[in-house]
Amino acid sequence: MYLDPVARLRRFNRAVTREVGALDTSFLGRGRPLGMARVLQLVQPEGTDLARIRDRLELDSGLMSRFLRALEREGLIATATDPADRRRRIARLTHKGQAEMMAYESIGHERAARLIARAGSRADEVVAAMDLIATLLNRDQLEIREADPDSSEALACQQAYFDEILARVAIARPEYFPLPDPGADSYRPPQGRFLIAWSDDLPVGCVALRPLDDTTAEVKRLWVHASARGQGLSRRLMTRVEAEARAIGYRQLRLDTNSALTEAIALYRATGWSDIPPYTTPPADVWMEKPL
Amino acid sequence: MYLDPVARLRRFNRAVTREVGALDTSFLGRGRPLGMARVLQLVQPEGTDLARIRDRLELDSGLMSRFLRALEREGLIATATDPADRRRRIARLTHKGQAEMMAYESIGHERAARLIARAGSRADEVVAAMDLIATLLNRDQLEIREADPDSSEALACQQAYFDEILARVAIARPEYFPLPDPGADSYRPPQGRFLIAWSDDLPVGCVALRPLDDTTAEVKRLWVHASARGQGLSRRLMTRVEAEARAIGYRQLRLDTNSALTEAIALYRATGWSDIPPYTTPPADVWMEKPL
DNA sequence: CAGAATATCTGACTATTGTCAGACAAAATG
DNA sequence: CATTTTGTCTGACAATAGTCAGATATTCTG
Repeated sequence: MYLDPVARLRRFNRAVTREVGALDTSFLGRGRPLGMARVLQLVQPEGTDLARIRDRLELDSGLMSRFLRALEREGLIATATDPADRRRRIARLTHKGQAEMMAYESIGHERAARLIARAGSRADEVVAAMDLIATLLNRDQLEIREADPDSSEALACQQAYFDEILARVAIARPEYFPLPDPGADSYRPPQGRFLIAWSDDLPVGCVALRPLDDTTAEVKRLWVHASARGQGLSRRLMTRVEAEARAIGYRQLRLDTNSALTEAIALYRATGWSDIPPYTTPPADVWMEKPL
Repeated sequence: MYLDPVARLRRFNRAVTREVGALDTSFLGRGRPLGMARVLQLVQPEGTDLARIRDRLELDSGLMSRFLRALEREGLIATATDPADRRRRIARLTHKGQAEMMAYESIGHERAARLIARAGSRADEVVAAMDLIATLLNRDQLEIREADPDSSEALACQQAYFDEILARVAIARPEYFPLPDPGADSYRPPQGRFLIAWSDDLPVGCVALRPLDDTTAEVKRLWVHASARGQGLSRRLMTRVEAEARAIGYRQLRLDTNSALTEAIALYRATGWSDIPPYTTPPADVWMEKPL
């Protein structure tokens, strides 16, 4: 198409600016200036580090401080010093603040639902497109954190992993893959791990580690969301899980996989894994090991 | 995935707000407040109606007026009363203003290029995702306008049309489809038409009309950009081209197409077209007619 | 043509956002 | 343990954005 990609990004920007502007003004509809509303939206009920909020909004510390005082005066948030580092402060939502947030949520929710409804039969495609763009824009903020293997996010990641496997590997008996995973307990500390990669509040990748014996652990459930592929996230997840394994004290890692998952296997080979004899049953048909 | 579409749209919004904000501040980099920069960007060299700018920016008339005067003092724009309605005023860019606009353009251009480069191997996919979203958001602003069949936009639309046909229809000899189209002259007024559907500055669809005899015209080149499908644009284009044909004075329309293009054929059948005997050669294998 | 409506402008304010220098306390560093 | 760095807060300003009530000229409407 004659219109170059840059021109198209700028068209995208124009379209989205209008939409975002409309959303902003609807927040103003709750009688609070935008700056304050934005801060409020980043304060979690359990408490959020102030520096984190400032970072994300790129706010001046003075301005931020005033917003917080104002929100405090309104009784929406409460602040306390972080016991771990008493220079830092943590803000958390009060009950009243949570109610206010719900009101904001429902304003945004309604608008968002309308927009998605407008996409009609292509709604899925539109949501996937938004995921792709948001993941790209958030790329620098991507964070890998430990998670409870039974949390809804972890289960969702594993479900996505299974769906992916089923789509790509011809499996005689899909019931090989139950969920929740019966071995999930072994993904817990101290001997196991379940790591999730977050892009904002969307889980875009995971990997699990479970003990085989005192010196050997197994890597399981390496998965990356479609929107985050091609950006080195698998590698980051593997690097991280290997570091965790080393820290726990394992001496080597193993994994089993299927030959249909070519990119994953290429990654393993490129990062020091080597083939070993079978140690599990189908649908696995590739087995690998890596010394730590 | 456990995160519902609405939550994902909001994540998208957060990501994009930051990006748009960054773009805004880069405009500030030229030492002009955002409001003024935004007004300046909407002033066209040939002149733009003030009300139009105010509408798009949803600005208070007082504020707007002050921005204009400041821009005038800087020598970037000049205003004059509209001869057609002397209450209205028209602002146009001076030479200095055009230079300034170019500087803004290049700032935006550079940022945009960097962002797309970041997408790496998935750049095409990201651009397609942006097209999809922008087209959805701009849907209400979609405009069908007549175009010169030799303009670069018209040629691009036709190229896209051929690419689409080649991808979907098994054609023995692709050289059946030359570009520029040898019959292009017949798409010109007074007897022919070439219509383009615009979403902002991206052509997202086209259709052509050419004379067969005094009372019969042929519809050609019906094409809709991937980002705009599923939203009834083909129907709008057909309705419009039929109206044009009626206005020119034709009594019936014809078209040829290929049976692989099922959606198009379904649309024709649903809107009063009926099958007729062949009047052209392969790759066409469906021929239709509609009385006006 | 009188009165209503429209488009812009001006002046007087208010609200919001951004900036900067310094104060203070708590880590971090050597 | 002195020094530096970090995170937050306050005060004093300044810039930017938004609001509102007329003023004025023009066009529209009946």
